[in-house]
Amino acid sequence: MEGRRSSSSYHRHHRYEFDEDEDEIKKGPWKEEEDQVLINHVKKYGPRDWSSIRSKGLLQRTGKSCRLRWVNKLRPNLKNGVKFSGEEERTVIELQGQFGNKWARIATYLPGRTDNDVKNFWSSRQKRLARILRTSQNNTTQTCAFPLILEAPKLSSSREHEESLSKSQSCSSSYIDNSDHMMNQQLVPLEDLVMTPDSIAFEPNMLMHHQLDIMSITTIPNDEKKLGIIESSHIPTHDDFALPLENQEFPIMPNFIDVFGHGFDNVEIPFVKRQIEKPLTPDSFIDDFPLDMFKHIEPLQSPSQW
DNA sequence: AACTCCCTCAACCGCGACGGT
DNA sequence: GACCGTCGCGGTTGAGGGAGT
Repeated sequence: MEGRRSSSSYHRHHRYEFDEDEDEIKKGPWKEEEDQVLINHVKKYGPRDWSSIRSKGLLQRTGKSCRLRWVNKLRPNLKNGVKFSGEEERTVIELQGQFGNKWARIATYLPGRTDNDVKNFWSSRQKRLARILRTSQNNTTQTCAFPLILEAPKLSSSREHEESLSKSQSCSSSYIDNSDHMMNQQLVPLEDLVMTPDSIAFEPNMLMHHQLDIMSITTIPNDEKKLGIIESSHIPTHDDFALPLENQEFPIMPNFIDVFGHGFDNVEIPFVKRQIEKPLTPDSFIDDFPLDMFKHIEPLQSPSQW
């Protein structure tokens, strides 16, 4: 049966070689010989019957482990060791907004990427953002003025979408759930937001998805604008958002970029005063996003359309 | 050089879905 | 319908390594 060791004991065994006990299940890093056995099995029988690999005595690995090894490392045409391109990052962010944490589904849109790849990519982003938020909290004495939504925005009214959304919202914020720093955030409907006269921070996904039904808002005193929050005499109204994005006077996206300390140097940013005294962190959330990543989010083809 | 912090990646676990008996 | 085995998915963990101090 699988799971004979607890997860904590796994790591004690992680670096061990083969166990002496014949019945013992081998865990930990795969060796080249094991990979070869697995590859031969797939050549012969296809990527299935994983459990038979062990029952035939070919490997002391569980079927589960074999499948995972094949799917994540041995499958042909995988982009192992290749960083996510800007296009891939765009795709993940867009699809996470659409599907929630459906990594396997998202991975089907990314040739050569596995669900594990996508999952790791996303969670490292989340962790980084959480760290940035903490850092910013420590650097200010007042309530953090920051876009605080970490979840994907609502996008459609389909049932599946709603379900995946609710799951993703509960999951994707897991890295910060325990943080005291999040206490002052609140979600407000756009209707409330646009009437709020104080400084406003927006969340990037809203622009990406043209979704403005939920926003994150925080207010800060005028003398605490260290984070590049918009200082504008122009409070956005419904009319601002009714315009096509390229015609919107209110500079949502540049504001977001500025909040994270990395404005678009080649973009004119009206209304935004760059008052960042020091960057929040050199590797802030979006600094390796390509400059044009939010300019044109195109509808994605589903794999069935390829 | 030593230490700490953070990121990436590989691999595990638990759980639910599914199919066969 | 109940049970069981298998598979697939999502969440989590920790080793290893790079960067910063």
